[in-house]
Amino acid sequence: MKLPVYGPRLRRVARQQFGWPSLRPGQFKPMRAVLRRKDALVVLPTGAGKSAIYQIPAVLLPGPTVVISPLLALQQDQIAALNERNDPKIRAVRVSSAETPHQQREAIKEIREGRAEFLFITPEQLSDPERLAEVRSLKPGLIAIDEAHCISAWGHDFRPDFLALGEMIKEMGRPPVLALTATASPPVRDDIIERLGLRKPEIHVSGLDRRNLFLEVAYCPDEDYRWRRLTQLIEAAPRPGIIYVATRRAAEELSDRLSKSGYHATYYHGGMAGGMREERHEAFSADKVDIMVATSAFGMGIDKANIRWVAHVALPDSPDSYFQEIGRSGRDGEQAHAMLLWRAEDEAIQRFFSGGSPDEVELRELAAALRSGPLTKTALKEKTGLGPRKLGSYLGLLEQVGAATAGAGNKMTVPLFAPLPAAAATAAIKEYERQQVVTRSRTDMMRGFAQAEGCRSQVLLAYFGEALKKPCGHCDNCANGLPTPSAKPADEPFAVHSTVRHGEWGPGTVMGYEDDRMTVLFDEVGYKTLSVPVVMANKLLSPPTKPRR
DNA sequence: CGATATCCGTTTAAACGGATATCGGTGCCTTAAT
Repeated sequence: MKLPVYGPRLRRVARQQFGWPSLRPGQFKPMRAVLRRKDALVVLPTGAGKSAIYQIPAVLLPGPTVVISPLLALQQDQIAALNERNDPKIRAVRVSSAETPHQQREAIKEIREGRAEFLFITPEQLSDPERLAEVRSLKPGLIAIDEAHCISAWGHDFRPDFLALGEMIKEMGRPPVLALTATASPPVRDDIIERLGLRKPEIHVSGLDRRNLFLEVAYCPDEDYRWRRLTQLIEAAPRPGIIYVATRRAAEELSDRLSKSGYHATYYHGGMAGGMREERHEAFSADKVDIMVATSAFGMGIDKANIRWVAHVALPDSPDSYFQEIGRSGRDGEQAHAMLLWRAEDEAIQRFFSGGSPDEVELRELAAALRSGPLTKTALKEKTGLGPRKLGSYLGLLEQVGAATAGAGNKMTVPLFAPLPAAAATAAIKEYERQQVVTRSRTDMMRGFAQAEGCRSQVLLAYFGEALKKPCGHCDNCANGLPTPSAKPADEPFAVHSTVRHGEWGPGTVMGYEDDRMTVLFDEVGYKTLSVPVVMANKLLSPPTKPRR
């Protein structure tokens, strides 16, 4: 049997349409999956050429490609890059709130008439049934989900339309789906696969161990000490760099203080006017600013190769965020420095952000309202008086406990055998609390990383479900000499990725081992770090069953 | 949860503590008024 050979075709398109002389490592396999009309999930660091993975196969596949991407600014950059080549085969158009109705119609028309290949769009646009039908009628041959971790990170509360992407994909005729992201721990990967309804996806993960990135952590008892450590870093490290802080106010104040101390710093956060954000982003990209002090708003879409350091003057909410943020440095392969300057007090703000709890009465009323037949979100909003954000998060919860489902035309309805409103509300609250426990366990893991005495890369990679056999040699602990590792590496009684059961915490998945400790992700209580000798002595975990993934 | 702002009552009157209130991230989108 002769398999089709994809390499030459992919390389030809890369050269002719995009002007890229060759493919980069990590690109070929997922591209081949797409050409074979398989679903795929690709985890690849920013700047390693993620976009090309959908762009090149798109040219070879019949039908247009729908690119679902979370940020308009990000879309803008990608569209500009594609259209720069002035080639109708790779022309991109967009439908969003930034286009007038006329422009939107024109964009759809261009795709329909084959004058453009890529349609960029947000989940919010697609949540309009008419818009969805319109996109379906274009008969897309491929759907690419950019920054797919947003489904997990934002879908559950902040931007609930991300959770409906699976339904929307079905409505668009269910072409092959390619999900792309720079970071995804195993539970996030599972969430993406489940939410998008990927079918036997090929999973390609690469580039987790960043060898040119030196990881350092300093515990700071007070703000004075933190300031001193920060300025030491700035003095020692070449420019440019990014400082992440937890609040908008902190961003402004710190940038101010740095400027007054003679550094060339500016700030960036989500509360600034759009024009100003763009301006500062561009100034930083063009090396006109040395130091950017920012909240997490300064993130996706930073496509700059020479960032020499990233400092956290805060404790990130999770290793996922931390890894994503430090991953923006040293993309040119040259030395870069990641410095975490944390205080125990930093955790308070994360607890606040993960806080709040749903109202049982409101949930019950919503569950009851759903029973009066399929309703659009707008109708539900009128009926219950709930704000859009609350409504979205409540619907998500009710969906997860089987008390709501998205039906035809994206209308919400009640599935067969749904629990009664009162039971649904109780179950939804329980589900919410479970999610919150998992969210907080991520912050616990972040603190665990900060307090680790062993190799930091081993701790971080274990969180992402990858085993690093030897200490990395590029973190502070490795550089200072590790505490004598327990004679020989402890036994690994349970295989990584196997399922175990704990008497109190229930089922979980073994994520990895560092030294004589192991990390387990429990379905109900989130991440826990356990001592292997204690586990063995007390038989805390029952033997593995079949491996999950 | 914790940092900061504001208020209040005290006490050799211009500040000082303590109590209390407020606020905190990420971005689509829409619509009304310039």
